Amino acid sequence: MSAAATTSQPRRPRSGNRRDEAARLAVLHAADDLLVEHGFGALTVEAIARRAGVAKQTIYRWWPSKVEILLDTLIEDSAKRIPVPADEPTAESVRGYLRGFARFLTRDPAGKVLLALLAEAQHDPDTARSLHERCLAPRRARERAMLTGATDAGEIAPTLGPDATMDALLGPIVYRALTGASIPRGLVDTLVDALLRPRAN
Amino acid sequence: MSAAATTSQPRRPRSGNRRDEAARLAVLHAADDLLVEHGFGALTVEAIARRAGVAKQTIYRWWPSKVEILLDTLIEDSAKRIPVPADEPTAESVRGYLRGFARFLTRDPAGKVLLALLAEAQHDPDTARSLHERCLAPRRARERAMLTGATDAGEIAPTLGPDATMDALLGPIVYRALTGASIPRGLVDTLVDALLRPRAN
DNA sequence: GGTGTGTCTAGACGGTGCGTCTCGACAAGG
DNA sequence: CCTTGTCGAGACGCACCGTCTAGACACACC
Repeated sequence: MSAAATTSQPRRPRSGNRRDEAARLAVLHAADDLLVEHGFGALTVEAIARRAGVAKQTIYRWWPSKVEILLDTLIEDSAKRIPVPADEPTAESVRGYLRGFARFLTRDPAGKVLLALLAEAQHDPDTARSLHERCLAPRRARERAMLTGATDAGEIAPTLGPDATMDALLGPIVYRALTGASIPRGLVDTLVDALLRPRAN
Repeated sequence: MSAAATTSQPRRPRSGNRRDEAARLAVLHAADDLLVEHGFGALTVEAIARRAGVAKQTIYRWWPSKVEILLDTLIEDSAKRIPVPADEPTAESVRGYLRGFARFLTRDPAGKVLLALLAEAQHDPDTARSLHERCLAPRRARERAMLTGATDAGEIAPTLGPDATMDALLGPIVYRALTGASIPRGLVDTLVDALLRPRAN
C-alpha cells in the first residue's frame, strides 16, 4: 500500500548497497508503457529491461514475474484514481464510484492493466491468487463497507448480499470493457436503480 | 456451424487425398483436454500435436493458431449445451437460459474454453476479433431476438436496450466465473427480476 | 496404369523469450 | 579494510514458435 512497498516485505540488509529506487520506478513505468503501447503479448521481461535501461537480473531479483510488476503499478494507480468512497454512505456516492470505475476501465491506461491481469489470471493460477490477495480482496472489503454503510443509513436496500450486489454492479461494467464495448451512462444508472433500490416487497 | 466446418470455408480440392477427419477430431479433443487438465499456459501447438498423435504441420495447415482450434471446439460445444431459447418468448425461458449459462461457465469443461478465449482476447487483437465474429456476435444476435420477442409478447419490459440488457444480465455471471466465485441461484433470479420487470414509472 | 495433386508423418531450422548463472564494478556498514 | 548486497552486462540451456523439406500415401482424372 505504501509507495515504497514492493512484492515481498522490504528486506533489511545489514550492509551493502540499498535498492535503487530509480531502477524500481523505471521498471514500473516501462512495464506500464509497454503494455499500453504494444499490448500484453509484447510484454516480456527482456523488453521491460531494455526499455527501463536495467539488467534483467535486477528485475528477477525483486519481482518473481512480470505479473507482479503490473500488480505493483495497478495497486498504486487504482488507489489514486478510483478510491472506494468511505465518507458519505449515500446511493449517489455508489453511483459516482461505478461511473469512475467505468471510466477507469475504458479510458485510463491503468485500466488496461487491470483487464490484462484479470485475463492472465484465467491462464495462470499464481496470477489469480496474487490478483485476489493483493488487489481484488482489499478493494472488495472497502466496497462491502461502502454498501453496508449506505444500507445502515437507509440510503439503499439491496436485495442481495454485499458481495453479490457488488458483482452484479461491477460485472456488467467489467464485461463491457472486456468485450471492447463502451459503457453508457444509462447502464450504470439503471444498475444502481434496479439493484440498490428494489421495489417494495 | 455445421459439424464438418472448420476455420475457413471447406476447400474444394480437384484431386489428392481428402482431409483426415480423425486427425481433425483428435486435434480438437487434444486441445480441449489439455486446456482442462493443465490450463491455457501449458497449451502449446507442439503439446497438442503430441497429444493428438499428429504432425505439427497438419495443425498449421488447417488452423492459423491454437486460438482458432479452441474456437472451433467452443462453437460446437456452446451450440449444443447452451442454445439460445427461440421458441417461447417468456421471462422464464430467459431465466432458464441464464441459469444454464452460469452452469456452463462454472461446471462444464467447455466453459473454461470460453473463459480462456475471453482472457486471451485481452492479450491479442486477432483473438478478440475472431471471438467476436465467430462466437459472441452470432450468439448475441439470437439473444437480442429472444429479448425482443419476449418484450413484444409483453412478458418483460426492460429499461435498457437489448444489448445493454444482455450485458447487464450476463456480466455478473461472467465476472463471478472469471474471479472463481460460485453463482448462486438468487443472483440470477434477482438480475432477472430487477432488470426485466422494472417498477412502473 | 500412369500422372498429377494434395494430405499425412517426421524432423530440422533459425528466432525469441524464458529463468539461471557468472562476472566485475560499486556503494554502504561494521 | 572487508563484508554484504545491488547493479549492469551478457552467456547459458531450454522450450516453443512458425516455416520448411523430405518421403509415403491416397484419390481423381485421363
